[in-house]
This record gives sequence, structure tokens and C-alpha cells, in this order.
Amino acid sequence: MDRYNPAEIEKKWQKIWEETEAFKAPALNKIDKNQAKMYLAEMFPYPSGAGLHVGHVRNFTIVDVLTRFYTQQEMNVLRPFGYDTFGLPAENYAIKTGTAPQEVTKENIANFRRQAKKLGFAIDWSREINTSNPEYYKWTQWCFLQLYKKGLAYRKESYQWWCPVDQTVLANEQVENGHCWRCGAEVEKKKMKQWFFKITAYADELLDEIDALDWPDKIKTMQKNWIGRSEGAEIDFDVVSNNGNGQTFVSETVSQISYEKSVRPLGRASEATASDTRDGGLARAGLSGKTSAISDNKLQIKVFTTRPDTIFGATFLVLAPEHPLVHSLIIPQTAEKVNQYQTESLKKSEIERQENKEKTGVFTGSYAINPATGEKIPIWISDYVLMGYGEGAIMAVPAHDERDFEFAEKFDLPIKQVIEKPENSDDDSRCYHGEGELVNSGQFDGTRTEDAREQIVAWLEQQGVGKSKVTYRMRDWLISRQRYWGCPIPIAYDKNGEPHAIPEDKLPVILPEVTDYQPDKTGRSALAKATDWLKVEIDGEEMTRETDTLDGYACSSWYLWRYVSPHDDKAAWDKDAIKYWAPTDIYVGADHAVAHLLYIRFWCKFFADEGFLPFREPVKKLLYNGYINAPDGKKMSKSKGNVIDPLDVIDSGYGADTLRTYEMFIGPYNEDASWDTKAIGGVYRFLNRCWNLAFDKEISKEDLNITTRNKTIKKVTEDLHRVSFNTAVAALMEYVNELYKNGTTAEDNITLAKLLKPFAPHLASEILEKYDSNDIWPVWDESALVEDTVEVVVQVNGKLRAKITVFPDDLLDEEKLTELALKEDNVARRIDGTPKKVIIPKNAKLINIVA
RNA sequence: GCCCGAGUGGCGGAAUUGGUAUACGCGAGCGACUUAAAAUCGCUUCUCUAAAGAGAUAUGGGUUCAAGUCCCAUCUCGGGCACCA
Repeated sequence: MDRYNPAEIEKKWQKIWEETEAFKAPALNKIDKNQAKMYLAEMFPYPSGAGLHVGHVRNFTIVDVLTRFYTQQEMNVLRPFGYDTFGLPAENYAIKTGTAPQEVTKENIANFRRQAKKLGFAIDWSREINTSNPEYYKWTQWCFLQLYKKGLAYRKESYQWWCPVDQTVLANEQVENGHCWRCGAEVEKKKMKQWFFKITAYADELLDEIDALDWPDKIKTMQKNWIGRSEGAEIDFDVVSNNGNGQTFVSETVSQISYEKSVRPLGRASEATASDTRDGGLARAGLSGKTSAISDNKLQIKVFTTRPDTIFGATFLVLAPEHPLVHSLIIPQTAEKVNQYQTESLKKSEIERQENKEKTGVFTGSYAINPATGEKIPIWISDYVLMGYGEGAIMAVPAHDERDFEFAEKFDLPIKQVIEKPENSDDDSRCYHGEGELVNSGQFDGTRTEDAREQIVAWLEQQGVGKSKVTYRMRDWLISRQRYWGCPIPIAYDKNGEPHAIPEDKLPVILPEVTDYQPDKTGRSALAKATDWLKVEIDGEEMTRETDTLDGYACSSWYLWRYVSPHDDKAAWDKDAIKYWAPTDIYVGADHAVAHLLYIRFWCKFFADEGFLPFREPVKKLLYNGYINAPDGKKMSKSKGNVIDPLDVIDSGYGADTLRTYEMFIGPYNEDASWDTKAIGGVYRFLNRCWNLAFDKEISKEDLNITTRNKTIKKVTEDLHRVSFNTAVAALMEYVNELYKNGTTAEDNITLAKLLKPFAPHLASEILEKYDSNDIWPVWDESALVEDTVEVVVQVNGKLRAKITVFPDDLLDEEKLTELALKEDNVARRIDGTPKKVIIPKNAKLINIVA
């Protein structure tokens, strides 16, 4: 063997690793529990037909480098792998070609596995999981039933985002700028009966525990904003009669009919009932019926506000167009206009609503009483008020809220100032929304707004017309999908349409094989056509199965726990195994900042509450890696023809080690990078030099590299601990350059191979084999780091003027150091007489003389 | 609009706690080996200057003995949210 031949040695080592099951995590009963454990995982991939791309390689290599690093440090390491296989691409392919998704998935997995092995990843292959395997999804269904039993999985009719291309509903987290996250089509609102997980029940805990997470700030901020906690108050406004004799006009028939017409369910018209319709747009759990109430024949409207201190300035109310009480507020003169507006705003796409920010709205014809002032104020509807947030109704304070101000200006509604803008305020907006002293606010005049918030809520509470309240932006998690290729929801319906859980001992509910994958026109999945499968008997009663399947995110919300006992047929996860391995120590991904990473936290908390998990956060440390763009800096895409195929890079002669090391060297792991076809050659040269040192160069008789060797061990070790891969590789390159200059020794070659192994495991194994060496991570000798002489920088007034070489001990001798420094011409001529001040910092080899 | 993050050679980037700016790699140039080329090995490579030296981390200010790093303002780019009351 004389030349570095990656193709040959990579094949050799991959075979050895396969045969010896080299990366199998230690069995629980054989573990020395005194040894530290490390559980690492990447976000498991969706195995697409295109195979691995360079982004996968970056993501998996990060996990691999750390896996090998900790393994070499003799920790107990768990590094599993799996496939997130339910999803639309396979189903769309099935619709187009008639090929069963089961088949396509099998092929794609085989391809992914083959490619991952070609990259030499240290994966415990005995733990491979696949979410569309019934052995796996049996337990996804079990998870669903646990949530269902506790009332955290519930069914509700509501308006939902509907993708007309993919023919399915989408969760809020899956709508991006009014478009489907998958296909990019513009989404629509559609009213359907849907399953939800009550993630809002954990809103506070999900929010409160973010700060303590060792996660990137970017993601923590995004999750905080997504949950969007707002503290404020809920205030009741009495509706007054609009015909002057104390009797509220309720045009039940007129408005009800027209309302139904305007919001006719597009899908299952037959399932919609009158009460469902009236309860309309309430997407949130448990809001139904408590938003507003008719009590003592008096109509009340509840609003949510974060600024109860401004209530004296509330000069009108605005309701969302879909608000269930709108039909009770209209009068014959306004009915037509109101109904028309309702219809229009429902039809309006989200895009139009975003683009056209000019306020629109109509007057309902009714008035309410401002409980603070006793004034009669008009009730309007407008689409700038969202049904899904707060109470779906607001008190408008146009003097101190930009949106209300615009609305008031457009429709000529009264604007009443209640906060005195402080004189020193530089806020020059048309409506002041900062803090200040209250005016025009009765007994609260002169109170600071900060104090008034609490006082006014207390005052309203005394009168029974308000209370403090916390509201969240986050909505419940919509989980039903009108798709075939997903995990069946373990539910069946009786004759009355009431849902019943499939008993746990009847799980899994197997996804039946069908021949026609096309959804039916009513928005139901192809499962609706599997007539035999649909029938099921529970407790002797004939029932019909649910035809919706679960959002794929449900399948991936618990896989990190399945990995600890992937073949367990008694439980979703083994209690002892979960106790030892979980939570995941390091989780690496490049996507799903909100959805997936919020969902796994939610399930973790739920299963902890149920006693199934001994921890409340699933991931200790999260690494979020950047994307790799094409050499032109643009996103790689088939259509642009700028895709770099990692397998081509390997096969072109560079090999997997070069590809892996290059992707770690390309830049900080958490930043985006552009592929550089030339720079990869530099990494290949580097590995070649490593090879030559061991197999081609002569061994030097003298060990001239003691300091460099120990410095390199220290640098690489510390860099891996702080996840700085690019600088670790740079340190190895420097070491190799030194060895070329000074000559190498066996110890140098072995040390280099050990430090290189996480990045280039095949090459490193080959070198270690030559020296018959283990791969245990080396430890540096602190005393070897001390050099004979040190170079000290001499600054004058903070500017570098000279460098002097001294013995290390002299660093502590201020007088001597100053004397030596002043001998330098370039220093002396800048100093007149005695220096004003001399500074010798502890941590730097530096002296600064102030002239 | 609001909230984050970032701006350093021809390029990717380094500088970890405020202490030698530009490590490492690419590209470029020169040389060695070679009939030649590739490969390989070595040297040079921020700007100005003949040199001594001086200046430079988006721009302008500030704090400090000392600022790429901290503070203020401005500009540019990237990401997130987007009528959330």
C-alpha cells in the first residue's frame, strides 16, 4: 500500500464495522452504570426517492463526530437512526403511479441505509425504526389514546386551513405566509370536524421552561413568540336594545339562514348541525359557549384586552366577522350588509387579508354599554379582529391603538384621549400607546397607567364585569389529515356519530392496502373507500372507523423514546431503558424550529404527568445546523440544476472521509454555507498528508513536536466540547504542517489518527491498525505546553510597537519586563522620561506602556 | 412595521473572558522536481511606502491603559413574526 486510496480502505472498514456490529449501544444489563452515558440523535429523515443530499450529510456527520468523540472517551453511547416515512410525497407518488406507498418507502429506506453506511456513520443499526411500520405505529396509536383518555385529544368542528392541492387540512404551524408548507399552494379556510391535541393546556409550562434550555436562542425566541403569552383582562360589555324599548332585536331566522349560507361547510355538509354552525370559528379548545353569554335576557359581549387601563377611552366594540353573536346583534336595516361582509371575509384569502391592510367593516346596528363610563358605544364587525384569538372581540381604544385609530378614522367614530403623553416622550405616532398619566378616566385621573391596569381590573371585578386573564397566541394542535398514507386514528363512531376509542388490546389499527389512493371529492381520504376495513365491532356494537389519519408530526413526537427499546412489544418504551438513556443529550437538526420541537416538549410533559417518563424536557442540548447552498450561493434545487450529490463526491475519488471532513471544515456548523468545489480538494490534500505521514514518511529519531502535539490534543478536545468543528480541523491541519516541517514520530502519527477519527474514521482506523493502537482519546500533558521562551508584545498607548523574547518567569517580573521593553528603539523614542503607567495583564503575554 | 442574528483580505472563514486582527483552507504568484504537464514539496500573498514606518475589522461617535469584541446612532444583509387587541 503506497498511496491513499479511500475507495479501498473505506470499503474494508465498513465491512468490518458491519460484521462486528461496532456501534451497538451496550445492553442495559451489561452497562457499568458508573460510566457516563451519552444519547445523541439527528432529526430522523424523511426518506425521499432522491436519496441523501449534502444537507443530510452535514447533519448526520455532526452527530457522528460527536458520537465517535464520546465513544473514544469511553462513555456509554447511544446513537440510533430511523425514518419518518408517513407523508405526502409517497402518497402523491402513489396517486400518480398506483405504486403502493409501502413499497416505495421500503425501497427508499434501503437506499438511505446503503448510503448512510457508505458514509461510515457510527449508527446502532439494530435500533432502526420506521414510523409506518405497524410495530411502531401501534404505539403512536397508544399515545393518541392516552391523550384521548385525558381529554387532551378532542374533536371539534371549526374553520381550518385547507390546502386545495394536497386536499388536506394543515396545522397552524404548517401554514407559511398563507401558503401550504409542502406544496406552496395558497390555503383556504374550510369548516370541518377535526381532531385536536390540547397543547394549550401546557402553554404556561412550555413557555416557562424555555429559558432553562440549552438550546439556540433563535429557537427559544421563536417558541416564546409562537406561544405568545399576553396578560390582560377579560371585560364584559352589556348589549343595549337597539329599538329603544329595552328589547334586543334577535333576527334568529334571517341571520341564521344567511350565516349558514355564508359559511356552508365545504366538506361534510351532512355532519354539520345547527349548534356546530353557531359555534363556528372557535378553533380553540373549551372556548365554546364561554365567549359570551345571554344571561337574564341580556346579551353580553366579552372582550380581551392587554390595556384595561384605557377602558375609559373605549368608544366602540369590534367583533370578528365569524363571531357567534353577530347574528343576534343585527337589525333588519343592517342584516344584509352584515351578512354580505361575513361572506366576503370568509372567502377572502389570507393573502388578500395580509396585503390589503386598509380597514374594512360594518356596523351591526347594536350598541353596548362601556362599563366604566356608562356610555353607549356602537358594535362593529371587522376582519382585523381574529376569531381565533382572545374572545374574538375587542374594545376599541382609537386614541391609543394604531389599528383602532385607523378604523375610527375611516368610519368617523369618536376618539377619546385617556392617557396624557409625557412631555419628554419622543413617541410622535398619531396615537400614543406608551405609559403616562390617565385623563378623562373618572376617579382614576392622574393614576399612572402601570398602576391603573391592576386597579381598574380590581374595580371591574368588584362590579362583576371583568377579571384578569392570560391569553395565548398558540392554538391547539390540529392533528387530523384527510390522507391515506398516515397513522390511522384509533377511533370508531357509533350510529349517533359519537366517537369511541379502539381498545388498547385491539391495536394496532392496521392501515389497509387499497388500490386507489385518490381522496374522494368530499375531502375524505382514500380510506373512506376501504369498505370492509371501515366496519368494526366494539362492545358488540357495529361502528365505523375514523378515516382521517394522524399528522406526521404525531409520529415523530415520541420516537426519541422508542429508540431506547425499539423492538419492545409490551410498551411504547421500556421504563428501565428510558431511565438510563433518556432524555436525549444532544439532538441535531436543521428544521422544525417551532412545530416538531414544540410538540416533543408537549408530549414529554404529558407523559411525565402520566408517570410514563421521569423527566419533563426531552432534549438537553439542541444543535441547529445551517444549510448548505449551491456554489452560486442559491438554494440547491433540481429545477435549478445546481444540486451537489454527496454520493458523486465520494465516488469521484474523494471518498467519504474527505466529504465528511470537508463538511465539518466548511464553516461554523450553525451557519449556512455555500458548497465550494475547489475547497474540498484542500481537505483531500490534508488527508493525503495524514496518510503519507503514517505510510510514506520516515520516522524521525528526534521528537521535536512535544509541545505542538499536546497543544493540538488540547485544542481539538476543547473545540469538540464547544462544538467548533471547523477550528478543530484547522488545528489538525496545523499539526500536520508542523509534522511535515519537523519530522514525525509514531506517537505523532497515532495521536493524529485518534484526533482525526471522528472526522475521517476510515483513514484513522487504517493508521491505528498499522500501529496496532486502540483509539482511546488522548489526554494532553499540561506541563508539556510550557515553552522555553515566550514572546511578549510591547504596546505604547495600546499600539503594538515591538516584540521581545523573555523567559516565562520574567512575565511575572514587572520591573524587568519594563526595563527590557524600554530598551527597544521603537518603544524608547515614544516615551519622554518615565512612563505614566505600565500594564501587564494576567492572561496575555503583553505589556502596555502609557506614555 | 415589530423581534432576533450578522457585517473582518480576491473568496470561505479564525481571533473562546476586552489584551499580538487576518489562524486554517481556497484562489493567485514565484521556485524545486520533470523533456513537459499533472501530482507533490517549499516560499510569498490586507493596504500605502524605496525604507523606517503608518493605517485598516460596514459608517460615525463614545467608554477604556487597551475595542473586531462593550455602549449609542446610522447603513446593509439574513432569519422569524406579521392586524394576536
